[in-house]
Amino acid sequence: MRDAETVTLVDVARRAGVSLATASRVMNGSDRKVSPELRERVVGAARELRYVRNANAQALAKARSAIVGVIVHDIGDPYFSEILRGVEAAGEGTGQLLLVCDTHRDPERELEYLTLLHAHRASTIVIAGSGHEDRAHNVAVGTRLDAFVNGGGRVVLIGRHHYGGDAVLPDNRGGARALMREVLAHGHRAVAIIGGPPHLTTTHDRLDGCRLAFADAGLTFDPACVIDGDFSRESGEAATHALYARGDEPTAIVALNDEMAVGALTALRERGLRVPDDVSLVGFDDIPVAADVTPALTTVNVPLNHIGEVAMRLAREPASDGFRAAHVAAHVVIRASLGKRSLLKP
Amino acid sequence: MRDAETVTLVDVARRAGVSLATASRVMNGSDRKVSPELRERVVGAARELRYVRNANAQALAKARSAIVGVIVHDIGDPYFSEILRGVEAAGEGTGQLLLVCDTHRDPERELEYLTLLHAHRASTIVIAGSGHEDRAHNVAVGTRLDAFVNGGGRVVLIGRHHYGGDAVLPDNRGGARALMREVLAHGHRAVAIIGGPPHLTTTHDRLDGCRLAFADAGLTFDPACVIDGDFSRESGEAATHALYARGDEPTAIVALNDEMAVGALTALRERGLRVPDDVSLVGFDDIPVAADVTPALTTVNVPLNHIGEVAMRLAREPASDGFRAAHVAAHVVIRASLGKRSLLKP
DNA sequence: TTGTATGCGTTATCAT
DNA sequence: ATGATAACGCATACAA
Repeated sequence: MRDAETVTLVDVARRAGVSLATASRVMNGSDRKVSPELRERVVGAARELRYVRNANAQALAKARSAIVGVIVHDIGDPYFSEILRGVEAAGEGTGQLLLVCDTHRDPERELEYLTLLHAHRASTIVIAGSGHEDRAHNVAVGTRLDAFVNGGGRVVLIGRHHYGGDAVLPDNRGGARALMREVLAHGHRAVAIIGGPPHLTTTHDRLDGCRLAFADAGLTFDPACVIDGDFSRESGEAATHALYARGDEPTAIVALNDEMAVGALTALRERGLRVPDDVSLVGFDDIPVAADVTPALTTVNVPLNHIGEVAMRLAREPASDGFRAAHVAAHVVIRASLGKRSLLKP
Repeated sequence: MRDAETVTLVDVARRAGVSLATASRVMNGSDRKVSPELRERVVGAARELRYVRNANAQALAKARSAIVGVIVHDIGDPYFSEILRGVEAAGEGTGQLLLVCDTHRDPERELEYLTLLHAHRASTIVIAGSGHEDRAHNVAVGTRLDAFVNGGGRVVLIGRHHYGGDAVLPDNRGGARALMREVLAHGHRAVAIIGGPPHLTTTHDRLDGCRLAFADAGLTFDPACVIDGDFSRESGEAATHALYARGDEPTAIVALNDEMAVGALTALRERGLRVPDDVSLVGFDDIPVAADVTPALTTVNVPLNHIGEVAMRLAREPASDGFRAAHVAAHVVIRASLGKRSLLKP
């Protein structure tokens, strides 16, 4: 362990008896303009010296680093980790480094990460978190994104956003509409909805879909049936308890994502209510656990993995003048947690 | 959007009417040696010009970037995302950028990431995946880590490893021993164990603990009761089916992690076996879903979050001559999935 | 095909 | 306290 000096390309070049330029071409250049003989000498020297390239110097020289930053709301949320898997799969073998940024649903932190990625001259920024309804925040995000794009960066958005750029758009509204239609078709009329954070476009879109289903069936939608959650398991549990505490007696509960549905399941169990015998329960997203809980959750399958892949693929294509939108369908998955409203009960 | 030129510190300095050095001191230097007046001029100019620092240039000049790399086996596995939360929390506000590297349990990819982080001159590498029992791989990891440390990097390991360095060590053996003791105390003798990947030290340690519990009770441990899994939910499901397919009739199943236990639960349900009436089931780690499945899982609580925090705290302390080890206890959590062996059954 | 020389944006070491 | 200038390690335009 005596060699505390860092080995640079110059060292490699000297050792191989070639110029710095040639060494550079061999080690990193996409150029093939080096004779096999010299190439071998350089590779050999690099190995002997245990040369490790300095990515920062490369990024500085090239004015762009090989980093792809992905901004998510919560890395522990299966919704995002599934998307990440897709992004990763599509980025495999491209030599790009995936940088995962977790905002914890904090808009402030989202802005910080945007600046950070810009500072690192990332090649691409993928924003996987839902767009916000907060006007000031949208402006701030737009400003940062503009600056980033002007500097030569690529931006891809997942879900509806207020920034114009390439986007992958899951059909939240259509999925919710189909889901609620199914719930109504099972005879339910006393429906409670556990909503998401009011400032997210995902929440708005899914609620919209629910409303449309009521309209489709010629029923009136009572806004009071919505109780807010924040997309976390805990909030689903709390919201469910709150529901009963305020006297509601739904025959079906619709959680706007699976995590909250799982929380709701726990709450219902604590209250001694059986699903779906006493009350039906449905979620949204179809994350892996949805099939593991008892009873298995009826939900809307959003192909998270696929969405991540598409996003990454968009990112790798050169920027176009206008912006492209890739629409992704979402379909209802019926499982045990949704039952017919018992005819014996009013 | 006309300004496609990138703003540099030189631009800021010129605009503020000061030298590059002064501008640098104001924007990034820890130095306080700048008059309030000039400082304000620089800050103002930077804001007007929308200056964004070039992190690559900084890293090159400082010979070290502000990146902390965390290597995990699977970002979607709650075990790791919980650890990540802890790391993140402890790193909050330090200006360090968290880089999450997902190996998908592929040793080859682990090596690649090690090189990548070295290339980016990361300040710290945290390896959260369990150590391997594969000798060749350990040597390769050791070589890379040595080079990284020699170059001035910090390394912190989570779980037992064959590399000497600062480490956070959860008590896998003790936890498994206590868990198995509990299982035996409930009267179970026909016990099946769903093991982890044979090359992971975590698997070895937990199995060891199980063996010790048998010895403690004066019972002989039959190695044949172990069936291999790979720590994934799917493998837990498959292993359980395999168990019955080969004719085993355990009264209790011990999965060496919760994910596999959840999979086992699904398999048992498919087979019409009730838990814990027909067969008891326990897991390990106490990830969030453990409490959400039905019945709730008896398991061993490993304070994942805390482990991540400790790791990050260790990382922020300067390297010491010897290496430090932070031991973390694990304790059994009794929930509904573990029952007494029915006396009516043989 | 190979080598020479310059620039990338900052930090840090000197002077002043 | 402030300014001039030399690294930092690499890619690349240009020359040979």
